[in-house]
Amino acid sequence: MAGDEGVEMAPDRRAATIKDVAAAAGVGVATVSRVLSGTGSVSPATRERVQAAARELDYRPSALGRGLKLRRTGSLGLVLPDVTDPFCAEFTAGVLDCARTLGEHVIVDVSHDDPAREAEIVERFAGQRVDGIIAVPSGDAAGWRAASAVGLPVVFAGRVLDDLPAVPAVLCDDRAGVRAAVDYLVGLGHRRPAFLGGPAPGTAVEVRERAFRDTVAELGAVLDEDLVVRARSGRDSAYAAAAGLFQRRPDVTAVLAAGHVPGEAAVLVAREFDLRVPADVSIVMVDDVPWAELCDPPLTVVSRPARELGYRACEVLRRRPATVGRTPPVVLPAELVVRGSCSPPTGMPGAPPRSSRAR
Amino acid sequence: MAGDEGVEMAPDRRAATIKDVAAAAGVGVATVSRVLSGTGSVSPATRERVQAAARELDYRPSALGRGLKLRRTGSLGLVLPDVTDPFCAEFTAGVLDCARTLGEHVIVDVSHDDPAREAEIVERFAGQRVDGIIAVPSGDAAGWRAASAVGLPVVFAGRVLDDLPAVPAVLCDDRAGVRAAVDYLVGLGHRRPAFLGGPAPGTAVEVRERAFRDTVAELGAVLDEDLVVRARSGRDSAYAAAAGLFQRRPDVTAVLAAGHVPGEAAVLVAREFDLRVPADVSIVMVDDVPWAELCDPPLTVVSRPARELGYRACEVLRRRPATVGRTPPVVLPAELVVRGSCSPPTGMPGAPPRSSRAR
DNA sequence: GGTAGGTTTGGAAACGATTCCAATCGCGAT
DNA sequence: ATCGCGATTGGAATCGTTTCCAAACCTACC
Repeated sequence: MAGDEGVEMAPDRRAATIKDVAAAAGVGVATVSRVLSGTGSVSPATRERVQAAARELDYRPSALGRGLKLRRTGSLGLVLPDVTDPFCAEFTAGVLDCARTLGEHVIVDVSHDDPAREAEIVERFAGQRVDGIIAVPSGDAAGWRAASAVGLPVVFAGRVLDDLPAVPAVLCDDRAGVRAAVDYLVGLGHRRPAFLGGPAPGTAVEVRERAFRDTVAELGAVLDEDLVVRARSGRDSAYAAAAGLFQRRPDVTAVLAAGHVPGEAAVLVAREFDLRVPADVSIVMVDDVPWAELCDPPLTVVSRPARELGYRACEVLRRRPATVGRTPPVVLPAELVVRGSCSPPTGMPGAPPRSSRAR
Repeated sequence: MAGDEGVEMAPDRRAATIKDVAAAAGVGVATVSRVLSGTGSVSPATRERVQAAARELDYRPSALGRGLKLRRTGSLGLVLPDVTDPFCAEFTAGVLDCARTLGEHVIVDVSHDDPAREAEIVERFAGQRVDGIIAVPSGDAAGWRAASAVGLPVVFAGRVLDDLPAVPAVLCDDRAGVRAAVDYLVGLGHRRPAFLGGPAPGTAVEVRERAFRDTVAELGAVLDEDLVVRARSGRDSAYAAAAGLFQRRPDVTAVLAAGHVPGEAAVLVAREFDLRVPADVSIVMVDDVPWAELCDPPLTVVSRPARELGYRACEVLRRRPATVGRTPPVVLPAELVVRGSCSPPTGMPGAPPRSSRAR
């Protein structure tokens, strides 16, 4: 047995409690608590003895006992449509960053955009007595009633639920982002831009579609209903929608993809149809993802500050107790990142030959 | 105030406790507990009354009280180098999937590959009394001592720590994956394959480098020390390493990138140097990521079953209590996914013209 | 009608922390 | 010598569960 010491050293012995430390130091539990939490006054000699005992016993206060008494757990819940989605992952990183500075843990769970599942998660979080919930919501308002029962602070991110206007939110100015993209496309000379909607964790798709329609109208370009298509959810659906669009209307010169899933579909389908980007068709995608820069040509995108969104959501959650009544949502800007996937339509002056590309 | 009901409905009223339910139903707390947990025998009439009272009061058992008594929290900790990394994200999804079936929550935190930070996280998890920890470890063994103090089950994934051989692990057969890739490259006729090492969450980089060296030697190809380069960490370092390689040795015909970060660097640098893939240089990358398929040409990769790795890690954690002594690691296969980024070197028979590509 | 045996039931003791409150201890001032 | 006051200290209550254990109750059988 000697020499076989690893992480499994002592799987049986129970962890030391505050009582053990008190006994070892020859003081009362109250004193130990005072020393370890730094509150109240303790004589230097006693403090030293307690600290030594705690170190000796490898004492680690139980968050359970502490949480029970203090009525707060020091943990918060994060509800996401999908951890695997780059936007959500980046968002999570932001939440984690901020939570760390606050000394909170983060319990993560995924809803897969299913309201029932989201409700179940909220229910579980409530049972766990998390100090608050941050969510990229998918669901109907009903699922969030559970949060109110325990008076749980909630912050929504990316999207809001229309039936719950009172919930504080951290949003991205998607409207402005889409507007900039359409503006750019129309400015290049595309009179009939197409819109490829689809699953987009982190925003209501309708917002983008509406922004698209409004901007196209405003700029005096033509809004061709045949050119705005929507995919349900999933890669395949987006691919099918894109394929349908390109097949039905071989004359499209520019498409705005409402998320990275439809964006990916657009790139793939364009290649499938042997359309050159941007010579034959220009593509702009909402959401910056690592591969956008690796594409050939690199994709022009509308970038959302996902990480910052997460950080801010967490900050709002902390400050929430102070604010009464409804807080105006925090809105962060989206940015148009011009790379190489757009050019004037064929036949227009300035259309570049195939080889030219940004970067 | 009327009509202003949202999630913030009752921020003040304290959540109902088991005592409230007992009082409302006119029974003792023990009976309520029995009804709600389904254990013991209760008369149908009583059961009904208790359930009604619980529903009425919107009672939700506190995980704190329950955890304290039961000495288990129903939550497990997940330590990752980086949530943002596609491998880690996919791995997390697998853990979440499995945890859900087990009814456990997952507390996530990121180490950024910093042993000190990792140790701190483990320390915090131990304080939280998680039921177990799953980790893609970065650190030295010292950080994991804390886990032993509370007899915390730990499962390592992707990598193992040499000093802690007793910790159960779920691994991917990286060696075989790299071997397959080198085999493929050499089979195509590349006599001097290059190796581009770099940060690769989820594996020890040395494993891949060693596997590369061994395989090259075995196959009778030539191992040119000048062609194996390593990057520290971060995109920039990988980019610099790749640029250095291509600049120093314009004669490279094939490179194996040891992860998606060096892989990205290789693609970018190749484009920068106006090298055509695969005509001028063939590229294989370890780790499949969404953009690999979107590249032009689509990248040939060694794919690791990240999601399954996560699922299995979680399973192993649950089963751990049963097993005594050291468990042999679970090893999952890596798979070579041939796409369009490799071809015989120029001048070899069968080298395809520029336009040909897979899919 | 009494009792054995089973089913329901509720009180109370943990679980591990924090914190109020009263008690003890010095010690200088009256 | 006694009082008062501030600094230390520890006991005990509390947080919300689960579960042991004993009491109460019911039924059926002798």
